[in-house]
Amino acid sequence: MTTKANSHYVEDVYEVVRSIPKGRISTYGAIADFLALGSARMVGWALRQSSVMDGPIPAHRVVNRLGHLSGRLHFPDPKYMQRALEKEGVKVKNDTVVDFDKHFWHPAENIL
DNA sequence: CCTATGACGCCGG
DNA sequence: GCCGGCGCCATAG
Repeated sequence: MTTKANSHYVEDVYEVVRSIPKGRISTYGAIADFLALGSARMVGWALRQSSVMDGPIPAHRVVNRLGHLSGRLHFPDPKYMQRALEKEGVKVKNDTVVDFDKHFWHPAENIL
């Protein structure tokens, strides 16, 4: 493994993202804060790598703090993310999640 | 080795 | 309330 580095946290990110219940969404900041990464950028970076993976990573459930589909362009299709969310009951308008606060899910809830 | 950039977010003016 | 800058860690050039 040439890429040992600290890519370990990526594993945790995937775990958290996979823990997001269907119909719910989370944010980069919440995940970063929960994992104490210190930077929401790391979450985005990790998820970008996940796009390459064929694993069941529901990355479409992760949006920025504004509820905006900032990563929609990284999916196979620009509308893939919106479609996936609407398919799960999450309304999306103008590349933005409707009732963002309502569907928001915090990793800590998994413990609760 | 150093600089620039990124699926972000907070703080200050 | 809007605009600009800084931090944060990793990768690419």
